[in-house]
Amino acid sequence: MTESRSERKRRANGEESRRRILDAAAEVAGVRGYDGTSIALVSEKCGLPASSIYWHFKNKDDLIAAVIERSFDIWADALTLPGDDTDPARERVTALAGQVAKTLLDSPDFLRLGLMLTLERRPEEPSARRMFLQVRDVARARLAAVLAMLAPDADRDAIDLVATYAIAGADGLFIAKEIGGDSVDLRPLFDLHARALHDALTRLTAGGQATEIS
Amino acid sequence: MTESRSERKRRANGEESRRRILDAAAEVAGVRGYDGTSIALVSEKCGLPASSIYWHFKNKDDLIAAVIERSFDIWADALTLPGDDTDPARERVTALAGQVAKTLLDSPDFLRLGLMLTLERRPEEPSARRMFLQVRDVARARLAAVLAMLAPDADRDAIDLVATYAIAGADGLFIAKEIGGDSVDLRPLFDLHARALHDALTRLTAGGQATEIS
DNA sequence: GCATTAATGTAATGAGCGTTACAGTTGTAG
DNA sequence: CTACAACTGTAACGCTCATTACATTAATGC
Repeated sequence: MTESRSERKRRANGEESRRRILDAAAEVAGVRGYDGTSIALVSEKCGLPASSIYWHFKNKDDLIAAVIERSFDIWADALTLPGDDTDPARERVTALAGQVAKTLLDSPDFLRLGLMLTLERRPEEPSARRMFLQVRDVARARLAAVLAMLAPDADRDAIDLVATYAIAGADGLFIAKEIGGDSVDLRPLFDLHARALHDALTRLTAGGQATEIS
Repeated sequence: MTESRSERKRRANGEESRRRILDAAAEVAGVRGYDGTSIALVSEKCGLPASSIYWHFKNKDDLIAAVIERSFDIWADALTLPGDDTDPARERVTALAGQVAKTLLDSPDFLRLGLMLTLERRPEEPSARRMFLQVRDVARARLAAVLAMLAPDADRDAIDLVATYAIAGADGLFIAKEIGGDSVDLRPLFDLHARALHDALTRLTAGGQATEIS
C-alpha cells in the first residue's frame, strides 16, 4: 500500500483516458441530461470503447457522479468574495454577482446538468443528484458566510433567507439565458439582482440600525 | 349532447380516455422528464393499453406537447393582476407574487416538466419544448403589460428587464422549493422578490436610468 | 525469459424502448 | 339485421440501452 502509486499508473494512458471519458460525459450529460446520456454516445465522443468506460467507472451512475464531483471547483472559485474590507459592501456584492454570472457563461454544462438532475425524480435517486445537491449546499453555506461577513448584525435566519434568494436568482437568470440566448444580456440582470440582495440584506439586518454597510 | 342515458357512454368513450391519458402523462412527465416518460408507464398509470394512447395521439412527442398545452391555463390565471387601481402598487405586486407562489405549490408538475424540457437539448427539439417556450413567452408578455401598467413612465427596455428578472426569480424560487421541500417557506422569499421588483420598478420610473453600477 | 497488472478491443446478453399490425369489442346509424 | 366507426386488447417489430464476458495488447516487476 505504501509503494509509489504514480509509478504504477504510468503503464498505459489510464489517467488521460479517464479524463477524456469525463470530458465527453460532462459535455453529453450537460446537454442531454441523465437519461439522454448513453454510454455509446460517450464512447463515441471520447474515442474509447465502452469496456474502457466500465473499467474506469462502476456504472453510468458512478460516471455522472464523477462528472459532478470534478466540476465543483468551478463553482467554488466563483464564490470567493472579491475586493477587501475597505471596499463598500454594495460594490463587493455586485462584483460577486458578476463573478457568478461569468462562471455561468463560461461553463454552463455543469449547472445545466445539475438543474436537470435536481428537477427529475426517479424511483432510485441517482448518486449524481445527491452529489450535486451536496455540492450545492456547500456553495450555499459559503455564500451565507460571505453575506454574514457583509452584514454582521443580521441574524442567521435572515442570512439564510437572503442566501436562498441569491441562489434562486442565479438559477433563474441562468435559465433565462438558456432560453433567450444572445438576446439576453446577463450583466444588467445580475446588477439588478445584486442590488436586490444588498437592499434585502440592509433591510433584514436585525433590530439595531444596520451598521453602515454601503 | 346527452340524448341517451348512461347506456350511451358505456364503452366508446374516447373523451374520457384522452383525459385519463393526459392526466397520467402529465404526472409521469412532470416527475421523470421527457426521456423518463415511457409509453408503458403512462399506459400502466392510466389503465389503458399503448394502442389506445397511439389512437389518441400521434406519438410520444405529440402526447407530451398536448400535456403542456392543456396546462397553460393554470399559468395564465396566475398572472392576472389582483386588486384595483386604487390600491398601492407595492401591495398589488406582492399579491401577484403570492398568487404565482401559490400556483407553483398547487401544481408543480407543469413548471417542473417545462423547465426540464427547457434545459435539455437534443438533436431534434421536441415540440413539447417549443410549446412550453411559446406558452412561457405569452406569460412573459402578459407580465410585462402588468408591470407597464404599474409603472407607466418606465420605458420598454426597463420593463422587459424587470419582467425577465421577475420570471427568473420565480423559476429560481421554484427550484429552491423543489430542493428544500418543507424546509423552504416560499412566502417570505416571494415577499422579498416582490419587494425587489417593486424597488426596481420605482427606481426605473423615477430615475430614468437603470443603475449607475459598473 | 515469465508472470502480473492496466487497459483496450470485440462481441454478446437481456431488458426496455417507441411504434405498429391487426384482430376483437362496443355503440350508433341505416 | 348489417355496416361502420370508435375504441381496446394482444402481440409483435426493430432498435437502443446498460452491462458483462472474454480475448488481447502493452508495460512493469522478478
